[in-house]
Amino acid sequence: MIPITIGIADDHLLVIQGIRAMLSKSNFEIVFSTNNGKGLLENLYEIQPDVLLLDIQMPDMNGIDLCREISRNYPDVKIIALTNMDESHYVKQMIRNGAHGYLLKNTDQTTMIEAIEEVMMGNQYLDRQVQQSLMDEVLLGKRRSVQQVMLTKRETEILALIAAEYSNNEIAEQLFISLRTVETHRLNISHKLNAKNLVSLVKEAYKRGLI
Amino acid sequence: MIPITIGIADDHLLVIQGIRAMLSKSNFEIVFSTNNGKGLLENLYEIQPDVLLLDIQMPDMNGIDLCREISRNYPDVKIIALTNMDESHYVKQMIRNGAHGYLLKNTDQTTMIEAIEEVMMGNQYLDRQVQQSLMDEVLLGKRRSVQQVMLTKRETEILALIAAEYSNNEIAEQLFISLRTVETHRLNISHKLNAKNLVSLVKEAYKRGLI
DNA sequence: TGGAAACTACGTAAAACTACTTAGGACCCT
DNA sequence: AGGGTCCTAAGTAGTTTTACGTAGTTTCCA
Repeated sequence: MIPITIGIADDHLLVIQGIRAMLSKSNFEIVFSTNNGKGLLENLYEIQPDVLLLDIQMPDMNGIDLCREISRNYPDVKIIALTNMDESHYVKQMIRNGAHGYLLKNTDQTTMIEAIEEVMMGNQYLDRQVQQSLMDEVLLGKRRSVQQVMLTKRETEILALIAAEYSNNEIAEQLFISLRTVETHRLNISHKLNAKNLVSLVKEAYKRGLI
Repeated sequence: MIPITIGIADDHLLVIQGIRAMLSKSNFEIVFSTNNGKGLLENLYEIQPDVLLLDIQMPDMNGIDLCREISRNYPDVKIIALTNMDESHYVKQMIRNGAHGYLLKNTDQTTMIEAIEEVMMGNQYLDRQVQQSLMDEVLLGKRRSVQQVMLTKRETEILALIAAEYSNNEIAEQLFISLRTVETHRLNISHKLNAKNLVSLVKEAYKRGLI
């Protein structure tokens, strides 16, 4: 039986070892593993595995962009995202950018093997927990994913300034607009993002890379 | 040769597998592994390994407190902290609370084995990168502002709740203390951290892994 | 066992932010 | 030309947070 070839990209050696251990007893062949985005691209250039297990958070490159680039250049490689983040936001992003599967890092052997086999058959595989949070979002109308809410240019600008620790007053000075305007923008942002308070805003800013 | 017994506590199965894989070829016997603090305490009650590899961030318990408790109750167990956080702040905390070693999760096999052997000989073992940042801090007098400032347990707790989007009032309810007390703590935190506003606090919370 | 640190709490006043509404002018797209 | 969105701004009235000071009790540990 021809083995399924696997590539691994994760910045933690321990995790790589863990994956190797999990996959060692089955019909898989790990053809490369790397701990950074650059190395991944180099490896992919040499050899394209059937399945790529891709950590979203690597030091040198953004996993989401990486995913898009890889699925564009090597459309036959099935990408399974591997991450701690179960927010639907990331899931959607990854799927839209060509990932075929989405696993969390606390996954077990059975799940991982199942995921690999599913994507090899051309199906999509999402971690159970991730599926659940997507469902919740749809059914319960939980806050729809962050990125879908579009902030205007001005709003983004103001959110960035808020996150940069400026007060409304300081922002007004800096942008040469009135305090009231800043307040209006801020309120609009809060409503759009369904933010309870300033803390939510800061977290949002993190997610949007404004910090 | 009598094997060195090892206990593992980490919330990611993949990491546990990774450690098992790394240690499998040597004279080590893994006597238990668990993915939460409660399970760890139960396991420890049954059997005390020579070395405990302890993840600082587990869902149900704070690794630093856990470390203190374990080193108090089982002084013969050598604890090696295992984490992503290389900030000197954590390192000091862990060492003060009885850890004998401090490894980062991107460690390799050689390092891990070396660390285990060192602590078994009664020595302290710090990851090279961690050592470096401690050195930098001392030698270059890196900004003490952020990491060196110690928050008390209560303050840390409150900072975490702030970062979890609770208002002062909600925090008061949750901790069964008065609003005024929360305000006092909060003010103290802000002063300690030299924080201009809530945003600084949230950022601090990020740095300290409270989010 | 004595002292330091931590946790608790209140008073008062000012500053900052939130909520909801309305509205004019600018700009873009069809 | 009309409709939509965006940016601007203000009114009015609240709530929440900050600032600074004081101080009693508990906990820890040297």
